[in-house]
Amino acid sequence: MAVSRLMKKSNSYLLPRPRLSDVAKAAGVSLGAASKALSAPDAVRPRTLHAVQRAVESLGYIPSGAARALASRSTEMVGVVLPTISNPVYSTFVHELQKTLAQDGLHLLALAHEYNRENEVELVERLVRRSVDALIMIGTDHDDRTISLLNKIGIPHINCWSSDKAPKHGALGFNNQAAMVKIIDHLVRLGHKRIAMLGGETWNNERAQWRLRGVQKAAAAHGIELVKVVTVPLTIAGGQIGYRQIDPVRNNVTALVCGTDLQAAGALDAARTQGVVVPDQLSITGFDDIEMAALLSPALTTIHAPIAELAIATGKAIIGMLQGHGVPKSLSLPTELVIRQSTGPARTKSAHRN
Amino acid sequence: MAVSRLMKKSNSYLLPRPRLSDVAKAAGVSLGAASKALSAPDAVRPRTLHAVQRAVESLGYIPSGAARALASRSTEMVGVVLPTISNPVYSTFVHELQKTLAQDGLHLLALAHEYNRENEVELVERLVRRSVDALIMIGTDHDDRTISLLNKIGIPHINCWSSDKAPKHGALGFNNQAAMVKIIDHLVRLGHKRIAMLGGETWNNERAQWRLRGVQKAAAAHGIELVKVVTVPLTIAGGQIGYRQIDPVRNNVTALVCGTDLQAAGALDAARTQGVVVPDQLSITGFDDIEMAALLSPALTTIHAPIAELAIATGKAIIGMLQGHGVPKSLSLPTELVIRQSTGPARTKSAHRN
DNA sequence: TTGTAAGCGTTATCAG
DNA sequence: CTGATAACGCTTACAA
Repeated sequence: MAVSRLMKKSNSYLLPRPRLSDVAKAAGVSLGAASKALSAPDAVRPRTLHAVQRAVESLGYIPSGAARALASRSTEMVGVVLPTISNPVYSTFVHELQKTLAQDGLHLLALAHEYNRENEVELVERLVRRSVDALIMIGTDHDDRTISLLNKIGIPHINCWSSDKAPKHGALGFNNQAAMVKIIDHLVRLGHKRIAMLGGETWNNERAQWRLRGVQKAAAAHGIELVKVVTVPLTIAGGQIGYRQIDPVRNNVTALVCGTDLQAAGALDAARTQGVVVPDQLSITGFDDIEMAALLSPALTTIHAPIAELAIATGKAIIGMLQGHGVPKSLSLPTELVIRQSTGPARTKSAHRN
Repeated sequence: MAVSRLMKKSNSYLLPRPRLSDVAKAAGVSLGAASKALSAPDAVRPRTLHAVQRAVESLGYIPSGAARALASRSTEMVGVVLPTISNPVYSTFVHELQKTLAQDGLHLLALAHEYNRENEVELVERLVRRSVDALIMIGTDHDDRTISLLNKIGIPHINCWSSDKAPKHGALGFNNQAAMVKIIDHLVRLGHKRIAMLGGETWNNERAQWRLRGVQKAAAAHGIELVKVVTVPLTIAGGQIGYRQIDPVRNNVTALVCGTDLQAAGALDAARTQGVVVPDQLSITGFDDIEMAALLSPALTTIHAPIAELAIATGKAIIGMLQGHGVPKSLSLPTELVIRQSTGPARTKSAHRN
């Protein structure tokens, strides 16, 4: 018999953690009864319930998630693989998602692939290893290995963010292309014809792809060809670099469309550094409408992406799937053009020095 | 005997996930050998190793984290309970921490208590339930229930952020009070005498406490009494609200010291809204030096908190504890005053309307 | 309702 | 180095 569970580790002072069987013993009931008392309080006699509760109390019993997970094959954890947590747009998403899932007792395990496809494949596999109950991924473009793994395992999963050309089911997001069309229309309305795009890497990132496509398509619709398109990291630093690559003044660009607010913030900073006045000399637009966008000066004209709503919808969809509701219908949330101070009328040619 | 593991769920198409025993069978070795081949490849014959690897490959075997956790009593997860993930200072921390832990195959489970003490108690318990291998908490001020739980369970844990009056071991951070002294000294050097503080709730938050204390102490050292101290949420909105409460113009305040960059950003915005020119009419300072601080205009004078270094040090400390190195000695990382454009000479009395 | 006992899929122990 | 076999701590039929 198990004479002593003591001092297994060198932690000689530590008493072993009480197990459910200890609780059962202390309460004078069976293991099964104790288990039920905790998971389904209504399914046991009040007397049993109280005895168990008292025992839990006095022993300071804390269930073992690992054992529970193994036996019940549910970890009550959902995983999310996202590009990065450094972009406020994703930390907002995580924040809201976490709140939504918590309402159903679910924890969120967030992993960032930092825009690296191999990483994403690896992280999804790690989450599967971890036996997360469900999985959330950003974007609709994933590696075949990931797709087939998910299908093989049969784990509920949802794709978030883009609704551009998304499948009928399991994708929640917004239309990136349509949003960018709003931006271009706005700029054209202001008289801009010399427009450049500062966007993110499109390989393996359909959000960036659709945003670029939206810009190109809308520009073409107005008979405009983009002066330049540069691809830089989706960060503030990326925006700064991209600005220099585009060199709006030399290239007579009057409007700079950025792929994200972060890039726009970087571009704005680079413009200021070079003494270029926004929006008088150059209009700059962002995408996402992170909190910071409104605080920059000039405040950023941008697309408001419905991140909080998306997170909540995603959380609910996941909860639904976990309850056996099947893959939800895809959903496209509305975006909105937010006009602030970083865009203005195109400067007239005469105002252009050089 | 186990005739069929098929179709347990209604997912009739799904084959059951292969177990390690399946791998062992396919490889023609014992369960134990297969286990060892995966966890200690060097401890088995190459022949065995290859057979196992091939079987893993062909079956698409993915280990069950739950089972592994139960048997090995290690989840390879570390938990962190932090105030919120909405403040970039914490998302940066999480980001770096995650990277550091990932190097040792550890995953991070981050939970936010949103500055609520009860939540913190609850979240720590949840992480213990989850059997995280180690725990990280922000700050040094925690509920007794949390402390005693942690001690009872004997789980490795570390307190991050403050090194003000921290215990000799297990606390990594920086000195909040000393940092604020630098701010006040800077302002006094600029001739400011009418200083107000816009800080965070100090109850249950020793960072805010020490920051306030630093301001008060340094001011007193210069023979100055704070014009006003307001307590508001540690957010942009909090800064906006606090600004109005302080009403610098009416109260003839020339310098506004904020508890965080986020608050400072809000204050800056409120000042602009009211037509108050920073720093000509009013100096504003932040704390943290989040990326955004340098992009605001005027760019924020602030304290650079060594968040990335802190995260890395924390990660390494955790890894060390998990390797049995014991509780690390407490560490105080240096902060730095970053002077930008939001602070300037105190305006002379004559310049003060009213 | 409650008790019994059979898993859950690994790791760990200990002979061979 | 390998192979049985016993944990790991809980859930969950199934029987009582």
